[in-house]
Amino acid sequence: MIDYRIDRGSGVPAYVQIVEQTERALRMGILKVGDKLPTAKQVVAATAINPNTVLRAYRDMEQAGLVELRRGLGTFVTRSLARPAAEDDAPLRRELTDWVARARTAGLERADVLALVTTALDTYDNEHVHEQDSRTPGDREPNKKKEEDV
Amino acid sequence: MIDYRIDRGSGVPAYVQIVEQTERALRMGILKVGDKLPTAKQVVAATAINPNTVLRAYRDMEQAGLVELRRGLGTFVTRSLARPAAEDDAPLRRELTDWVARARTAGLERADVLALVTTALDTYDNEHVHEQDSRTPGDREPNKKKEEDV
Amino acid sequence: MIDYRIDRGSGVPAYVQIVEQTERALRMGILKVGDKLPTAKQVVAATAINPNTVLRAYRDMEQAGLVELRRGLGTFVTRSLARPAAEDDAPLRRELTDWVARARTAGLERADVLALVTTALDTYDNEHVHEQDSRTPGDREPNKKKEEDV
Amino acid sequence: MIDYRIDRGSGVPAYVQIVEQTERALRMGILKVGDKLPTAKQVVAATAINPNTVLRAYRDMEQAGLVELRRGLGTFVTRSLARPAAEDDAPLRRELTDWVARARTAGLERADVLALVTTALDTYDNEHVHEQDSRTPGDREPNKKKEEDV
DNA sequence: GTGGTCTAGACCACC
DNA sequence: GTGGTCTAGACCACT
Repeated sequence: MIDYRIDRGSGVPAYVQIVEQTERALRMGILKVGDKLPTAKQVVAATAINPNTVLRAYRDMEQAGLVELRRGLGTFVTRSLARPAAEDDAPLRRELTDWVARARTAGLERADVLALVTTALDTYDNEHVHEQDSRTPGDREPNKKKEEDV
Repeated sequence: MIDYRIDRGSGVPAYVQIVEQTERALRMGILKVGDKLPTAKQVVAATAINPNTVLRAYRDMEQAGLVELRRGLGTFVTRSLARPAAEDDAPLRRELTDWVARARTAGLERADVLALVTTALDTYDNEHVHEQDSRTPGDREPNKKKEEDV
Repeated sequence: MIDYRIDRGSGVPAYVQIVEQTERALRMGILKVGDKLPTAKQVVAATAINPNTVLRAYRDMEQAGLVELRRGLGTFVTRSLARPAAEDDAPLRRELTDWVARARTAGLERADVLALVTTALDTYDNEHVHEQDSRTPGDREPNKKKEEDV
Repeated sequence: MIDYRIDRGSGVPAYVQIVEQTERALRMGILKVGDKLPTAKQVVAATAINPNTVLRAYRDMEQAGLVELRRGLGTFVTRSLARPAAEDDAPLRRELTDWVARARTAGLERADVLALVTTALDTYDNEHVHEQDSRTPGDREPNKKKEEDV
């Protein structure tokens, strides 16, 4: 079962953090179609945020077509964002795990790693805007968040 | 000069996005001690956000000891977060650039890449909590974000 | 300015009624792109519902791509649902106005009229499912409500 | 036998939808005094909602004097809402059927049609509030919905 | 002064 | 016992 970690004081709204972490789990294949999210009550017990805040996040994801809220039953994943290339034993993933280990050993903090990756992504995207859209066909979402930048 | 990109609709407050992007530029060495941040007026022209919002971000960074606001002159970087291992021509960075290119070619979206990296970081950190703290001594910052999870 | 009427006791949630009435105004061309919806405060003054309920409705419409919430400014229509055939002086509309007058004169209540129309729509749709989809191209909405039945 | 269609996700409670659809069938003469409603079990099989929800709807209608629940036998219509002017071959109805066909052909969606009708009803009622009450004497119902607006 | 987040708690809808 | 709605009020983000 997914285990939300809310960072109060990051400035990022709690419900946004829940959505982000759920999406991440979907992309990583940790959550699959049909899986049950924790109940609002369980999330409250684990994170000390208000039940309504959890429900707000779940409702947002329902409107985005990611999950379904079934009254009396719980909240269930209805759509996968999993990528084969992101599987546990995919070569790309093994290489990344290795790279991260070396980066951390070299003294880079978590934030440094994320800054490097973001910069690398920006650089790549700037050089390839003309070639392909970053979006896989069929992956259209309403009000999709735009990407940020350095 | 750093070029802020505000993603309205991401749910993340605009001033937080400015701080995040500035920090990232500091870590990447794009901004160095003594460099001047864009004026509020310039940011407003580029992003269509309100001057007060920019000033709020700059004030937060001043409190964090990253920049200094000099009335009538502008806002200047007072502290570096640069990492040698993150330099432009560092082997780690070259490897990452290469990996990102292959990941994108393999069909991974930007969000997939970030999800993978976050997961890899979480995994690494969970396995090394006992060995070392991720924080370089003396690198303490106010408002430091805690880490999240998958 | 659109004037919401909330029917407490209809069993239909207040925020749903706001969304429905706004959509109706969009379809009728009463609201156009760029128009400002009443502020939450104004709606509260007129309907005696809670500001958060209004904001919930506005947020839902934002996610549906119908309006945009601009902090400090208000809520603005971003998409039209207007149909030329529904214009004030369109023949179809004149005929309907006339028909409604005769129906009411014949003793039919409002609910009778709505029941008749719903039934006529159902009958028509059942006979034409194969010919065309009821949806105008480009009018795609996420989580579009399914239609009901007698 | 009436065939309920529940639109989960419309925001309208399931039991309200059952009541609405039953009332509509009564007005259209599809259900007559003495007719038997489907058993809760049948409705459950057709709609995948919970038996208690169906019973809640039937109980509401019993309180409204529309039906009678006879233990062990079923639920039976006890009151008609039929209107002569709404009969299958009434001129008004034929005209409406024709109008709906033309409206749909002209590109109007189901929701457009309902918006037009609602608006026409509102307009008519606003112009005739002084002349007559829309309610036929003796047609008083508990839980009667109040009318809305554009 | 606008909308936005979050809390807290009551009550309802559904299983 | 699950999610859903609504209220009330505090505080924040933004113009």
